[in-house]
Amino acid sequence: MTPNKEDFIKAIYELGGDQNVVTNKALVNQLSITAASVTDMNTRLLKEELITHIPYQGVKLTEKGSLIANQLIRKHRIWEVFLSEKLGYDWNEVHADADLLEHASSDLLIERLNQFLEEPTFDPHGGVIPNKDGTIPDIESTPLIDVSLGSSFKIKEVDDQQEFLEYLLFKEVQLGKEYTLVDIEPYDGPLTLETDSGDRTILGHKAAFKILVEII
Amino acid sequence: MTPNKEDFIKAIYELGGDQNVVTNKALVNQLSITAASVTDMNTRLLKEELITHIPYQGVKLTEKGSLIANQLIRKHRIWEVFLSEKLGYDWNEVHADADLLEHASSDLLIERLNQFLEEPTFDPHGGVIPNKDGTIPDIESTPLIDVSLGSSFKIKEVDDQQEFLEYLLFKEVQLGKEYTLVDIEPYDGPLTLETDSGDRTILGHKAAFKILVEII
DNA sequence: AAATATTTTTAGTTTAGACTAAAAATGAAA
DNA sequence: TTTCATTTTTAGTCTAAACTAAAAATATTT
Repeated sequence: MTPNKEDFIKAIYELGGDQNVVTNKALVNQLSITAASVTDMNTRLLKEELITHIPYQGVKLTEKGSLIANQLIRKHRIWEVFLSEKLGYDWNEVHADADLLEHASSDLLIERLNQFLEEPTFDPHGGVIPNKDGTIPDIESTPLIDVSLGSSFKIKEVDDQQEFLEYLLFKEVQLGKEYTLVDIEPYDGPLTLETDSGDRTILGHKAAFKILVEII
Repeated sequence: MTPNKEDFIKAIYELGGDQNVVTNKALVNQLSITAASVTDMNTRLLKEELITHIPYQGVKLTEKGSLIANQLIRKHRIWEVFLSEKLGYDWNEVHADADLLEHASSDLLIERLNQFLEEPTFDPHGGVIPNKDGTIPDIESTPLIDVSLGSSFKIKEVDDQQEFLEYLLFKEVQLGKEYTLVDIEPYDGPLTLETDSGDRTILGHKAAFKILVEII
């Protein structure tokens, strides 16, 4: 495995999990490489049986590929916890450095780091850390978009893209914070959240897909 | 810069510092690559003005190359401190993982890590950590081979090659430990060290080059 | 000084990972 | 259903970093 192959596998996982077929187009956007480069990498990974490929349709991870993706995500998220808790990074800063470190981490290192951090379950934006064997602890949470009007909930996990995290920082939406959904405008309009103390936050429709909550 | 170029620069520094010309042969041994590959890399680094090259003689670091080498060593040694102090690595285990991590560390990361470790001066085998600007704090220490019979001294730094460290672990030679040199055999024979409590340790002639001490 | 050995360089090949440009396949619109 | 647009693939090129084999330069021995 090389860092590039690892990133490619991870991109497939991020776009399609271990079930769905991912198109070349989607990978072109995700990785900022050309369509021809995607086809190239597909043939390489196919040879190693990390993906299956349906010509002109897309690719899907094999069991083997999915395991590698989960172990990478494990490394990534454990590093995120370290950067955030020990080195004082903000949650929108951790991503870039974790992306570098995940490719330079032996299994020994990750296990010792995990011990040092006292075996965390979540990373700084609420993503669950896969187990050593590649399985994923299951956590019940609901996309904010599916919450019904009037329900109360707690923020559990948010999408970890740089600019989205900056937006949430600005909106003061934080993990663990509790709100009640007091308004949803029709036609994909904004959602209005209210805290106990009466503070209101208005979020766009698309943001509500990127936030997972626990109903309380 | 790529990891390979970085390793090459570091190898030149380790073999010749920032003064001496290093032969292709020496780099072949150090990096376990062929002579042709060394010539290849030389021409690449020459183009970037990181080295100077005298055909059929060898290469030497430029100012620019030397700075890069020192910053790499800084990264390497700061990681070694982390692995040793925080993750419980033995001093013979730190090298491999530090070698990977040093190429995946942003400047920001290293500075925060340095803070977290409370700005250490030495790494786990006594190597001094270069400053952020590439300068090296000067520490007075003497190779054990230059110590005169009957003198007392403290162990300050040891060579950081895996098998040498394992040898010292076996011999119970540790940083900070104090000895008196009670015997040197002629014709490159062994040295006999004695502690306050009368325990004696016998070391080979070559080992005495790889150990730096402070006379007390 | 000539012969031999060692080291360095040159020339040509390989692989991973990117690219461009053009061809083939698929999907959407007239 | 034919045309147009999009997506995917193929074919060929490029760079970094390695390799082998052979040629050139330097060092060592006889």
